Amino acid sequence: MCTLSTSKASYHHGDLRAALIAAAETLLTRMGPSELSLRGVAREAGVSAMAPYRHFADKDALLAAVAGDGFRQFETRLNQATSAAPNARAGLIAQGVAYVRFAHDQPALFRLMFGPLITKAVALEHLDRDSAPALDALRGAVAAAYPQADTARRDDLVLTCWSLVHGLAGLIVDGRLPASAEVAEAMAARVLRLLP
Amino acid sequence: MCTLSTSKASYHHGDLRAALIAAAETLLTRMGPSELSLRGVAREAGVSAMAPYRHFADKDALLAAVAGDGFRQFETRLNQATSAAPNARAGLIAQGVAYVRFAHDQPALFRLMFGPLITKAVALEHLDRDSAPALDALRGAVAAAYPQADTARRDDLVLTCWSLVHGLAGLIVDGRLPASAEVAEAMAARVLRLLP
DNA sequence: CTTTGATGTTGACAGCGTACACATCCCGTC
DNA sequence: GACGGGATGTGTACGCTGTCAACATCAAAG
Repeated sequence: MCTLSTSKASYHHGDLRAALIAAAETLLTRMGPSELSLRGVAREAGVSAMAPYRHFADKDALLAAVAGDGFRQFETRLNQATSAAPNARAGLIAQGVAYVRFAHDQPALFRLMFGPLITKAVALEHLDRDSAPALDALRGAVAAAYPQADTARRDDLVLTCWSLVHGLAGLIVDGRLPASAEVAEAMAARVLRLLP
Repeated sequence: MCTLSTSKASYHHGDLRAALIAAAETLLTRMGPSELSLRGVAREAGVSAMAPYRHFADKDALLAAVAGDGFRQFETRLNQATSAAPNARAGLIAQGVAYVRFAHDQPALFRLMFGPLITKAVALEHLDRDSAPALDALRGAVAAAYPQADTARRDDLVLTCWSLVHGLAGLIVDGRLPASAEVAEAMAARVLRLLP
């Protein structure tokens, strides 16, 4: 046996690290991130409770890895949205809609990525690094939609767009605004069209 | 002894219910809401771990009571902000700034109020009821600032304003935007002035 | 073939939320 | 004024959690 398609292909299990991340993502689709336990993830992956500690310093490190994976998916979705749009302005709106849609589709993952569940400093540093590309995509979309704006105004617009979609996403994810996928997207589009 | 100034003034302790809420609020200023334990609150209040269960169905019920208290403070601050403003438009901006400032000043309480820490259905219903006045204040400020808008547009504006300030508050609270109190207020004002 | 280091397991501990049984004590009734 | 009951607080226990320490296993390097 052994040697899965993944590169790590380790000794006893064959890339347990990736298996743990996958198990955590599976569980996250079924429950809130605060109910997610390290022991539960290990159980899901079919190993003992202590096995994860050979690959992650602690629970926060595992969560940070899962969140990092989430940010990579997130960035992909944001970029897909902009590249499919006919012009920069539509691209910005599409990206905002995609932002909200991602949160709606994977609420637990979104909360893990942006919420306070990861607390230890080292894990947070990793998170910052992993989230940077996705946030750059957002900045890029704003810059493309407002090419004539100077730096200060552009910063204001980035902050506004980000706050707007992040706030809407948060309100939906936390159940403060009940919303199906379609309603969520419609709300995002309506709100984004009010931008200057 | 006995009979504190509060009305409940109960048998053994003298309004343990209020004391527990106060203890929880104290602890919330010192730590994140996810580290807040029911046993810790009981310890802070000087009673046994099971004592809270005479006043709250479970941990969620206590948290909901604390969050309800938070929403009452929140509403007060929002209304203070609007009433001190010279006109409706300035009132809306001042209220948005107050929204963000509240989150900045009491991040753990804010997360408890809007975050996913309370999960049980009954507790969430109480939360919805307690949060309604504060959200009405927000709706009122938007309506006052845009008196000529029809219902649909007003709904869009409410959604936009709420998402905007809530998103900025969330980003600051979750450390995604580092911000002192002054910077947080300035960001809120800058962002709100971009509204139509 | 042996040694070694990476990987996984077992057992233990403290802390958590909470169910159950018991102790205490205020208050209305006689 | 004595008393019984119901509200209030305590002690104990269970299963869950994250994590430490010691041990077992096994692929590969010498």
